[in-house]
Amino acid sequence: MPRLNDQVGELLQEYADLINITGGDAFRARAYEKAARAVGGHPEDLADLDVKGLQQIPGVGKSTAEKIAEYLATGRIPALESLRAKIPSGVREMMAVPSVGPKRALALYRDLGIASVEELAEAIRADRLAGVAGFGERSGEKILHGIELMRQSGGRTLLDTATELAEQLVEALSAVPGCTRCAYAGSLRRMRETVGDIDVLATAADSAPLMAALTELPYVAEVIGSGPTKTSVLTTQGIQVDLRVVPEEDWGAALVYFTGSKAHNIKLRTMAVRAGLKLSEYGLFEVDGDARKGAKGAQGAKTEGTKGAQGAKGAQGARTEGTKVVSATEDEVYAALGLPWIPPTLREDRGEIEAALNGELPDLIEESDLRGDLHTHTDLTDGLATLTEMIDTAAARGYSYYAVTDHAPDLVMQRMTNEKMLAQREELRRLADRHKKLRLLHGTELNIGPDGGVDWPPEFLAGFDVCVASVHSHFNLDRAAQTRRLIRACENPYVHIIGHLTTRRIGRRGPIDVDLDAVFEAAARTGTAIEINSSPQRLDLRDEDVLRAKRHGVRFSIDSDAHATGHLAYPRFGIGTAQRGWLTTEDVINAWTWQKLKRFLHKDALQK
DNA sequence: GCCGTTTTCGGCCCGACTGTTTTCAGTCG
Repeated sequence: MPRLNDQVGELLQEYADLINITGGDAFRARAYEKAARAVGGHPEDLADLDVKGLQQIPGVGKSTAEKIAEYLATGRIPALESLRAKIPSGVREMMAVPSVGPKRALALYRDLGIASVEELAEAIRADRLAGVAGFGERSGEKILHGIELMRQSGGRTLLDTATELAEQLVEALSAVPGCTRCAYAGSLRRMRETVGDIDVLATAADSAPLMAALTELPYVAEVIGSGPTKTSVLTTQGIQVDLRVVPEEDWGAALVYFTGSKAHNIKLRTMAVRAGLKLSEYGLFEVDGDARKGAKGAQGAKTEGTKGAQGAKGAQGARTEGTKVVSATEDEVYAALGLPWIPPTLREDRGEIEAALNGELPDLIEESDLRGDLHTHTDLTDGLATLTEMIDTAAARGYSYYAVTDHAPDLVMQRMTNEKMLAQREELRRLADRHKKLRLLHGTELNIGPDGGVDWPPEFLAGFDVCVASVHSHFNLDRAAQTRRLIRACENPYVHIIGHLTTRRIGRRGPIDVDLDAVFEAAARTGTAIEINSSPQRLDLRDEDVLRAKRHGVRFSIDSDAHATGHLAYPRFGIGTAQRGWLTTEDVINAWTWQKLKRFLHKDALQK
């Protein structure tokens, strides 16, 4: 079960979608979309708020607050239900198909009775779209193609795949003659756990050679669209890449714009408008009275005069309107709005702009701050590399401490025994002098049983330098049992770190049903760290849960969970999640000196 | 529907690309 705030957020988003589909007021729909985002990201539990309290959430007014209160009281929102009665859920689902939005979804339903993605595909194959207004010859083909893609890729790409591709693209495009700057932007630069597409930004006086170079790359399978400022392609892996080329002097404004997020940009633009400015990907402009009216008119609906304004505002006009204030660097753009530069990982409109205004941006942890890795495996269990190979690779990363934490015997398939574990410990101690600067820790990854117990009795556990404890089975316990087992694991004096808390595998397995706040409370109370598992398939905890855990006073351990030497580089991705959760070095135990970490690992002594 | 150091009414972020439209709506980010 998702947390209540997310549930309500999803319902409000559904309501907004249904308003859009039924042709309701677009601004009203947008108001509900905004409220949905605000509610989903609100730190306080909605259940604790009354109508007055709900209205304190930015973007939630009287009407939305009453709907939420009604849902909390009765579990129903009658206004939403009456819209649901008019529009089958499959119609809303069709909006997920590329090039199908609310208008086309409605037209397809109203004119042809199509009420699901499956029916849509069938109708196109049967050539039934021809008569519907707005659908020409190519529309069906394009929609069908979109449906196929959706099914193939499941939508989103993992962070490591996307990062690798983006770095290749930047390298290739940077080498094109005339390219003066090139970098990736978008959700990848913000280090979201998955990305829908890859945005690459470049500067050049002439965009044509860059556009051509992109379309000719060997791993580009298909050109979706191409113009003077933007080209979109699909790679052989099915990942969409958008390349934008802007003049060098507009680099900063364009980088802000294409890095996003959408919500962050909207807030920046609103700040700009209040200051009599206009922010676009071409820069921050001063706007005189007339031009401002024109810009607003072009936005609006069907009033007289707006057509003229829009007509006069051709593709050229939009770029030259007003006097440019700044746009060369991100620093300049933020500074002109009265803000310090904001790290991309914070740009989600989760309070970073307010924090920036107050000079309270966190000093985010960086990859170079990590002094060690506290969750790794060897070929003694399911790892691929030997103890010495793992240690040598860790030493090359410049760590000052490193823990080997192979699986414990309750994970039966790993065939662990006391003897094997003790033999590994002896070997590890023998290797202590192999790298003078690297302190080796002998640990284990325990299994949290369904009742919260772990492998081995206390006297054996006391022999380890560090114990990670994780859930590896019984994923389907009910919420109460799941919560109980994790709290009990936190309360174990020999458990220092809870590994991959929710056990999700991105795109493959959902999180277990657990009361995270209760577990965070227990972790903070008992001095147990929660892991940020850096494996791109896991990234567990998620960034928003990291934010919540931090509010409980939880400490974190950013680990690789490496099963091969190459995996020791994973903390790069975990750091992205940590930054998105606003963490500093103070919050992360493996950014601490050994002296400080050593005290933390003596949890059992503190509790005795 | 929300919101207010120009406003309690009248705005609401902004632009590119596509396809079918012959001047622009829809979609997307």
